[in-house]
Amino acid sequence: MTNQNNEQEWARSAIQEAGLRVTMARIATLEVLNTASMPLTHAEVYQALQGRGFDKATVFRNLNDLVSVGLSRRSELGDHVWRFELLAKGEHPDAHHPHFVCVDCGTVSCLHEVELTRKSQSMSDQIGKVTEILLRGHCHECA
Amino acid sequence: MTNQNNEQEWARSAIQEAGLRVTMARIATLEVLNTASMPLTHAEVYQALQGRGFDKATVFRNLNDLVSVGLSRRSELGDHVWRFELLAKGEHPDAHHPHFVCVDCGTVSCLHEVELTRKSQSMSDQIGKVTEILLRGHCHECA
DNA sequence: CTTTAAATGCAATTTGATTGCAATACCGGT
DNA sequence: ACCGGTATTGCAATCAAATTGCATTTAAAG
Repeated sequence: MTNQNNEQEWARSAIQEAGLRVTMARIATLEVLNTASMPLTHAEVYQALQGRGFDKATVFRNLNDLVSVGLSRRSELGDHVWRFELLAKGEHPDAHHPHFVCVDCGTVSCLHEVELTRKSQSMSDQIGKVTEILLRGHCHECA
Repeated sequence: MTNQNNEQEWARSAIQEAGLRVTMARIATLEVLNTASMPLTHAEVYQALQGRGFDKATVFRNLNDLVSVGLSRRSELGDHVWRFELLAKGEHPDAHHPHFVCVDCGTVSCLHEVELTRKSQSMSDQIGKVTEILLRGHCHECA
């Protein structure tokens, strides 16, 4: 109970500080993203809000709004679906942490600790500036 | 003239060797990809074939066919549009080596030596079996 | 030349995403 | 606590990339 209130209060102020109007739909959307442990598609967020009566266009717009004020990141992991992920406070929108995408079930996992070897970093630096690391494969569920 | 004939002849045999039927649409599609200096969208390929009378569904199907027989690679830069690029002869589509994709020009570079740290490998192993490593960013040409 | 499976053209459809607009809700000022 | 202007919402319509169903055509094996 207190927990919920805290979370809602956090969402309220996050939205307000970002310069957006505090609405039910925005609070709810932000809470869904906050609870998730992985990037969510619009469909998944909408699904999680079923019963609350929000329109899907509203959810779309709010997700994009959260992105444009820097609270969330929108990324595309190779399956033509946008995924939305809360940004940690102060986290740079372009500095993606690595993700793992299961090519069978489509599940996405965040890999905060994964990085390239030193040598690999300098090799890739010769090609360009890496902004995103994406691993694909078969997750244990599907394998 | 001889040049054109050579190229067409090359396309014919490439298609045939791949196990597909040799059709006008496929030859033309393959030639467009071969001439391009960067990955092309379906729209761009279709555009380049204007006047030849091919249907856009046919172009779509052929692009995907070329991908599925390993003549071409299909990639996604983050703008929800597939891009198609000819594979160098012998280049393996299943990418056993990491790739770098420039999100600006779409060019794909092979990074044979790049690998993850040991720790990262074991971390990702906990999630699943990694079959592909993809780095995205801005190449030096575009930066 | 005949046969037959593959490929094509055309239209319709799917799906994720976006937009126009009237109605509504937020929020700063009174 | 109330008001007014504007941001936001709901709803339906729309868009664009991609895909599909099906009758017709065509490649290529025999």
